This record gives sequence, C-alpha cells and structure tokens, in this order.
Amino acid sequence: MAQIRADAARSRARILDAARARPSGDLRLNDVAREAGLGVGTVYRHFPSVHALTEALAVETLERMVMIARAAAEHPDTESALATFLGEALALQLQDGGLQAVLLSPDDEEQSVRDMKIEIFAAFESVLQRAREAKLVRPDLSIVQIEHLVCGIEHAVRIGEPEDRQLFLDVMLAGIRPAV
Amino acid sequence: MAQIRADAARSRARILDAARARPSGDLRLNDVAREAGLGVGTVYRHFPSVHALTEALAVETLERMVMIARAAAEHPDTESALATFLGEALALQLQDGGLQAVLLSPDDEEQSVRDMKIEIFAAFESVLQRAREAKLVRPDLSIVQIEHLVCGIEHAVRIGEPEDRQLFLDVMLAGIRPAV
Amino acid sequence: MAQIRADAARSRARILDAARARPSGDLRLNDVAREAGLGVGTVYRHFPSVHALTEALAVETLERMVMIARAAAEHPDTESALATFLGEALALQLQDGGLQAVLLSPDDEEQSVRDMKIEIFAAFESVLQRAREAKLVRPDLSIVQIEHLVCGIEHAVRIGEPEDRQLFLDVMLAGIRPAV
Amino acid sequence: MAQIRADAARSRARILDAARARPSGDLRLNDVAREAGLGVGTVYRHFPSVHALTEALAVETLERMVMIARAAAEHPDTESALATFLGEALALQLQDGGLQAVLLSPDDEEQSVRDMKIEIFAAFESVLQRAREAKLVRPDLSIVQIEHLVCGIEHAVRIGEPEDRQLFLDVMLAGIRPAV
DNA sequence: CATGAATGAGGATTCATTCAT
DNA sequence: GATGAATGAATCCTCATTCAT
Repeated sequence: MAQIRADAARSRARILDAARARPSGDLRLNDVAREAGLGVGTVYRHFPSVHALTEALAVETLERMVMIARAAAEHPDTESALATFLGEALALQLQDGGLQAVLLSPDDEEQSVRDMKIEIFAAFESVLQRAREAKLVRPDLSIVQIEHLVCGIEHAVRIGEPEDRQLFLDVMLAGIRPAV
Repeated sequence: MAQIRADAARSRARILDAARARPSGDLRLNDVAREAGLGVGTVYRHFPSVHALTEALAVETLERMVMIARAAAEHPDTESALATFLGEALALQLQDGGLQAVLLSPDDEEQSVRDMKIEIFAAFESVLQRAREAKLVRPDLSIVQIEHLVCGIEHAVRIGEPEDRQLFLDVMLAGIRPAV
Repeated sequence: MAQIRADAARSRARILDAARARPSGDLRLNDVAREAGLGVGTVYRHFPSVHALTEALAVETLERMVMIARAAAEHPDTESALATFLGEALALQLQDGGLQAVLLSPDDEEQSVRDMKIEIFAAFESVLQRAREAKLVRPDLSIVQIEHLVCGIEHAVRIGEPEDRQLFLDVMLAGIRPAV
Repeated sequence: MAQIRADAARSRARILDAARARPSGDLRLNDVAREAGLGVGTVYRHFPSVHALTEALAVETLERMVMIARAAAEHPDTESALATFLGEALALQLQDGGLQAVLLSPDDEEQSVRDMKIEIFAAFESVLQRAREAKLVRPDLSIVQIEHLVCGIEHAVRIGEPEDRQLFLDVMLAGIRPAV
C-alpha cells in the first residue's frame, strides 16, 4: 500500500536528525531545512507545523516510555514499579526536550502519539492505584498532578545540574507519600 | 544622591505599569512604550535591555521577599519559618512571572537587585541551617538546589491549576525532609 | 487518430472535474491533483500550463457558444438573434470564470480552441453586420469592441448581484444602438 | 499638534511614488520598499496593509472626484452634469487602478476616505435623482448598479484600447436611458 | 532628555515546477 | 505514462534596536 519511497524516508530521517541537533523548544524550520541540506518545502511537506515535528521527534521516546509503563504495570513490587517508572520517565523527559510539550498537549497530530499517550496514562494509572493502596502515594494526588510534578522536577534539573536528577527524584518520591 | 527628575520618575512609573499589564516573558518594548504613552527611545533610556526591565519589575517583589526572608530568619519556630518562607517565595514567584529569571540570573544589572538577592540568600541560608539541624531538611540539599526545586514547583503549578499550589508545596516540604 | 488510452482519458476527466470544483482564476495545480486523486506530474503531463487547463475547462463552454453563434447566424430575426446571442454569451461567461481569459487570449494552446473562437467570431460578425444594417447597432462599433463590452458587463455583474444580469444586458443592448 | 516629522513625510511620499510606479492590483510591499529605498518596516509603519496603501494612493484621486461630484450636483444642466460626472469618474478610475477597489470596498481604513466616498455618493445621488426625473436614466437603476456599470466599462476599456473610453461611455449613457 | 521613524534581519509559509523513482 | 517528493524563490509580516530630530 502506502509504499514509502526510499528518498522520502531518507529526507525524513535527515530532518529528524537535524532537528535533534537543535535545542528543542526553538525549532526554526528554515534552519532545520538548511542543516538537513534540504529545501524548506520538503520540511513542510513532512511536518506541516513545528508541533508535528516535535511529535515525530518524540515518537521514539514515547515508544520507550510505553515499554517502561507496561513493565511497571506488570511489575509485582509496587514500590519498585513506581520508582522505576517515574525515574525513567524523568530521564526520558530530560533526554527529549520536546517530550514535555507533547505529553501536555491536548491535541495530537498523529493518532499513534495519541494512542501511546493513552496507553502510558492507563498503565501508570494502574501502578498509581496500587501505590495509593500501598500507602506509597497520597490519595489526594491525581495522575495529572503527578505528571505536572514530574515536569516540575524536570524543570528543576534543567535549570541546575544533570547530577541533581536522582536527588530531586528522591525528593519527589518522598514528597508524594502520605503524611505519617 | 543623583536627584531624579520628576518627569523621568513619572516616565519610569508609567513604563513599569504598562509592563506589568502584559504577561511577563513576552515583553515587546514597542508595545510597552505605546501603552505607556511614551516613545520607544524613552523606554530604552530607562531600561537598556529586556532583562533590565524584568529586573525593575521584580524589584518590588524582591523587596517583599527580603522582608519575608528576614522575618523567617528571626522567627524562633524553625519549622514554621521554613514553611512560611518557601510558601511565600512560591507565591511571589507565581505572581511575578519574571522573578524566576531574575533569581536565577548570574548577572544583575542593578546593584540593588544584587544586594537584595544576596540578603535573601543569606537569610534563607540561616533558616536552612537551623532546619537541617532540626532534621527538617536533608543535609545533602544545598540552598541552590532548594531554590531550583521551588522553581520546579512553580513550573508544575503553572502548567496546571493555581489551586495546586498548596498541595505541591506540601509535597515539596515533605520531600526535602531526611528519610526516616 | 491517436488512440487515447482509456486510463489517460479517465485521468483527464478527473482533472477537469476537480478543476471545475474550484473558483477559476486561482487554480492551484497541486490542489487540483490532490482532489483528483492523481499526482501533480500527471496534471502537468495533460496540461503543461495553467492556461492550458483553463482552455480545456472552457472547451465545453466554447462548444455551446459555437452552437449559439451558429443558431444566431441562421436566425432570420436579426433583433432576436443579436439579443439572444449576447445574452447567452454573457450567461456562459458568468458560468465559466475562465472563459473571458480564453476569449481574450491571442495565443491558444489547442488548435480546436482556436478554430472554435474563429467560428464564433465569424458567425457573430455576420449577425452583427445584419444588425448594423437594421440600425440595431452603431456602425462605429467593431466586433472586438462589442466583445470587450460584454466582458465589461460580465465584470459589472460579478461585482454586484447575479440578478443584475438581465438588466445590465438590456442596458448594453440599448446602449449599442445608433443614436436617434 | 500632530507635528508630522519632515523625514516621515518624505518617506511617505517616496513610498507613494514607488507604489504609483507599479501596476496597482499587485502591490508587493517588499518591492515598494526596495524601490523607495526604504526598509520594509518603514512601509509597514506607514501602511499596515496593502489596502491601506491602495487607499492612500487613491486619496488624491478621490479628492478630485469629490470636486467633480460637487460640481455636477451644482450644475444646472442635468444632462451635462450626468455625462460629465460619469465621464470624469471613468477617466479617474482608469488613471488610478486602485480606485475601483477602494470604491467597492465596504471597509475603509481611513475615515477621510469613508467621508469622501459618502460625499461622492450623496452628490451623485442628487444628480441621479434629477436625471431620473428628466428621463435621462431608467428609474429601475440604483446608484450602486450604475457604479458597477462604470466599473464594468472601466474593465472594458482596460482590456482594449484607451481610445475606446469615450465611445464606451457613450454606449453606457445611451444604455441607461429609459426605453422609448 | 524625549521622541518615534527607520531599520532590516529573521521567521513562517506557499506554490509552480522539475525530476528521480 | 504516472507518481509525488523535492525544490527554493517569493511573499508576508514582526520586532529589537538605533539614531536623526
């Protein structure tokens, strides 16, 4: 069917490579095109908007996040599942600077992105439910609020040093526990 | 000192008023000038860069922060001092969208800003030291890291609902305690 | 003659259908191609330029115009022949937004278009000659000038309401009569 | 009051000159800027949109049209008033290629333009009323329809020769008379 | 000092046309 | 012959900053 032409695939890959080389958050499509050695129009053909490109960049990261979320949902040890998932999610968000925007955006251009986000949320919700029951998470924290907290921690790490990641994650994990 | 001319002072005030009316973070100096009923040049004379204007906008907020920091340093109840200071700092940062940038910037244009930041840090450092001794804060958290955490929480509130503020603050306060 | 392949004919028809769906005057060949479910290249193969496509769209209208012109030339009642021909021509030009350009263009891409235009002009010239003799048309109005007047009336109707058509046609018919 | 700076006035004049040099109807503001020897921003400062520039170009012509309309309204000989006004209006529209768009546009950027258009219409309406009473104009033709007819005649002259102007005007004047 | 006109690089976006597949 | 990806000039418009008045 939709036989993706070899040259188109190569262009797409080049664009994604060029985009990855820039600080996400300020993607100038003209610059991306120049650095990819392609015409501007080609970039627009593949990604009609900046958000579409950001999403495409995030797809690979999202795929890994889906894996992690599934693994966490299936992991018998709730505490470990929670810590691992949040830790990995944080690490991925720090690696992929556009991921936060994709996760927070209410509108996804790609159906696959939407599907992955839904699956991630669903899997994490089940982890979260178990964690609440195990008194590892305050019952008054919603999944969305925890997502926002992770984004907050991501921000805290970004304005500081990468080495703060584990420490800040620990702070968060301790902070979301119910009061004793 | 330098006797500031009355009209110059009025211009300054008008500029600050106009700037406050806009969402910090996208200050268009032309727009500010127009809304202040002044020429662009006048704005540039008073504030040679966007950051200078952001700083000036932050001065008032910083003054309140100095007060709060002093009060916290003098407050005998360490726990209350810590919670109050962090809570108020968070509230101020949420009110004044440019404050985070000013607090994090290594270079201040105004000496008074530099001085206030130093005083705030010094006062909070003393609170923090007491809090560490009272086992209210992990000993491995530096003052800068805590500042970054507050900025992270600010971000978390911004991407969510204002009502999350107290909850997220509680999470942070609980999170920075030493493990039991 | 040249045996036209069935699929080529189908492509051609699809392109024409898609083009007819758009407001003539801004034919974006890419859009036409997409709506026709064909590649842009195919469109260019059939119609090497926008004008070629406009002409092709006009062919059907021109065929009807040829009929009308012949009928007018053969019609015994000169007054009726003139009024009918000009009225129908105006109606056709209003229907087919690209017709005016084709009629006015000195260069035709298709020989058939050139032939039809010649026949239309010849037939109308004979009507006109009779009309001049019957004192229905000023002798100082050339066939080209009358064509331009019809285009002017077309324009007048376009910038106003479709309902103005008959009224404006009447104005024109009255206006081209010799002074009394 | 609004003391217009000499340099600004010069820029404005240069822009208008450059714009007049181009075929109205496709004004590229960048080109106008280059030919005026000015920055693009300057052009945008003076004329925020193409229509604003078209209007400004038309102002002078409109002023002359106001004069003509007033003179016609005051002219005792109705027939001459009508013929002169329509003839001059046609001549002005042919001179100033943007005038038609300004006259037909429902939204004017400049209040002065709006005012002039209103005055022209009012003056012409009075001429028209007299002309209707003198049996020089069909009673079923509205002022707007006559305006459209003039635009149509303008178009007819444009696609043909300038020398056709008087002839086509005569056709129109004869055409709008009531049938005998 | 104040003014605001002028600058022009920068960024987004479109579309007619070509050409490798 | 059909395809549609690629091209990139062209266009629009904005805004931080300078400088003549």
